[in-house]
Amino acid sequence: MTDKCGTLGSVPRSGADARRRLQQAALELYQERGFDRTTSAEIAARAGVNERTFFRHFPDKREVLFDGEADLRAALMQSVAEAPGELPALDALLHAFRRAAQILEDNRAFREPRLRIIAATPTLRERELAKAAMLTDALAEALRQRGVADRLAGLAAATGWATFHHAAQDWIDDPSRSLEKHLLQAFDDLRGLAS
Amino acid sequence: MTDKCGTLGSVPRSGADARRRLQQAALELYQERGFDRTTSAEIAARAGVNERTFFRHFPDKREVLFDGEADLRAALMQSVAEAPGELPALDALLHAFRRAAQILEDNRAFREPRLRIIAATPTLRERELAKAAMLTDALAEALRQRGVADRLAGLAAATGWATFHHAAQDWIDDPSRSLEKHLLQAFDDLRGLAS
DNA sequence: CCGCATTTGTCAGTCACTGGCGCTACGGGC
DNA sequence: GCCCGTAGCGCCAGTGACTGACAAATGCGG
Repeated sequence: MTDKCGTLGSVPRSGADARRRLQQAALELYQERGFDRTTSAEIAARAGVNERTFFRHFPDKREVLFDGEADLRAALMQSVAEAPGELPALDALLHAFRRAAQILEDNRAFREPRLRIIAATPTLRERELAKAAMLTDALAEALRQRGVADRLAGLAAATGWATFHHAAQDWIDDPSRSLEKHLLQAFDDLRGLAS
Repeated sequence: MTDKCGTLGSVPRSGADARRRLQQAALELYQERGFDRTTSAEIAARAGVNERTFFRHFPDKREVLFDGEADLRAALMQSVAEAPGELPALDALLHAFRRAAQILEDNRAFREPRLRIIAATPTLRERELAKAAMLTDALAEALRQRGVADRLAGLAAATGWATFHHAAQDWIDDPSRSLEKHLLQAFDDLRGLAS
């Protein structure tokens, strides 16, 4: 019934490949019709697989857009761990965020359509916030492993992430300056606020 | 077919009353069976109304638990506006949070079961994060109306809220000290981090 | 060539949520 | 007392996200 081999010929059905096609199809459809006007069946159809397969690769419709987040988290945690030994908490975070900024700037074109879709869809913003919360938890844990006092780690991670996020927002609104510039300014602003 | 007037007799069907019964029923069922093991039909049945009525009062299953949030937001914004004139941004926020802390401490028993349910349910945590994001946006706006620089308002609101939330978390873990104590300590910690 | 594991297709089912329609109870104007 | 507009509700039918179970296919080592 489905054009399993009809449209694309004998595609390498390696599993990871279907996953990529599903991500691509979802991204396209979310752009064309908007998130809530595209059904999971449509995504699966464009990817050339069954609807059920979609939910085997992703737990729900939203998660398709949040796939690289685990990598970002890992990179951030590693950067925090590798930060110069006696740097205080916020500086260690800034060190990690500068690395993350590099990554974000490199594949900006790649992430931009995704950001627009998320920004336009409340339910996707919710999911994004949840991912951010998981990320700050991970950052707090990384700070603790650095020796940051248990009580301070969570607070430092939360405020640090808020500052990073704020910088990223500024960068989106004004891409003429680099993310790193925005980041440094945001951390300066933070210290100014708390003085 | 339904026991519309059968079980409870001629209840005052004033609309706002059905809403309260729905909230109560949902809270009970979420406690008894957990959020995802209770259906909207069950909530409606216990409240003595039709399932459709549930969705007339609340846009979705989660929102039942987040009803007072608008009040909290209004109270916070008013407190920020009423804060002594030349207080810097973070201090104005602290002023508002101390008022909010009073409110939270007063109906702690009222909110505690709700917190447990939310903490135990990922999808409810997502919604809570979304509400918090709306709240920080409102705080940023309140700060701007106070004359806080446009660029700083968002950052101050985000870090301030993170600090408040952190204090509230500490308070839940250690209720022997007052929320206000935790709040003051958290803001001290924040200034310590940024020094 | 044969099991064996992984991936997928198919089907049936649950449940959140929506639109539409008709009923009914209530409050105000006459 | 009567009419009428409105608001809240019950009811029904429908869409769409997601799940569990089972069978078919695909590819790989023996």
